[in-house]
Amino acid sequence: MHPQQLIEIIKARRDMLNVTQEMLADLSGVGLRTLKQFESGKGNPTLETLQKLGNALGMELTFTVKDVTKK
Amino acid sequence: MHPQQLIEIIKARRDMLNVTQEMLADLSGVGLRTLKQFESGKGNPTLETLQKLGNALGMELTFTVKDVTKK
DNA sequence: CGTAATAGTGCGTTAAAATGCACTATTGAC
DNA sequence: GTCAATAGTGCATTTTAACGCACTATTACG
Repeated sequence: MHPQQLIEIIKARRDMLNVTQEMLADLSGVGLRTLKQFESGKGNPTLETLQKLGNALGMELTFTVKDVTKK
Repeated sequence: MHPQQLIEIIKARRDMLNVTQEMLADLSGVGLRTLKQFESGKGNPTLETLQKLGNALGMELTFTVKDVTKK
């Protein structure tokens, strides 16, 4: 998953839940400025930030071995 | 996936591939100090760091909606 | 035991993430 | 078009990730 995909997934999830950046910032405990920066593609968030956002959005970060059987 | 699990998964993968911290640092482009810090549970790595490690280990970071059907 | 390889830590520096505030840009409803 | 809600940006500050170096701790093997 490339960084840009990650952003799109999070934005899509946020939109689906009808949550604004401001609401998500409050819910997740991530600063609004940080969230704005991240969603606009400027950021390199820390694991902690990603997990906070995940918690608020009902999403989960996973780290798995790449499937090399599919091409 | 909690931070500690993430660490364990990465260490396990590294051990399975018989790669030392030093080798992984070189292969991934992540500083050795950074990797040591992370694996010893002291860190809060950035997305970029995690992706570098993932690339070197043949692993992938994903962000998905939590499955709430399972308990 | 010694010793070699590997992992973890203390200390310091540099670069950048996280943050708030104020502002501008965009979008959508009317 | 106006106006309101939301998103994005510029600037500054504080915190901390990333990093190297040197050291200590641990582990494995003879």
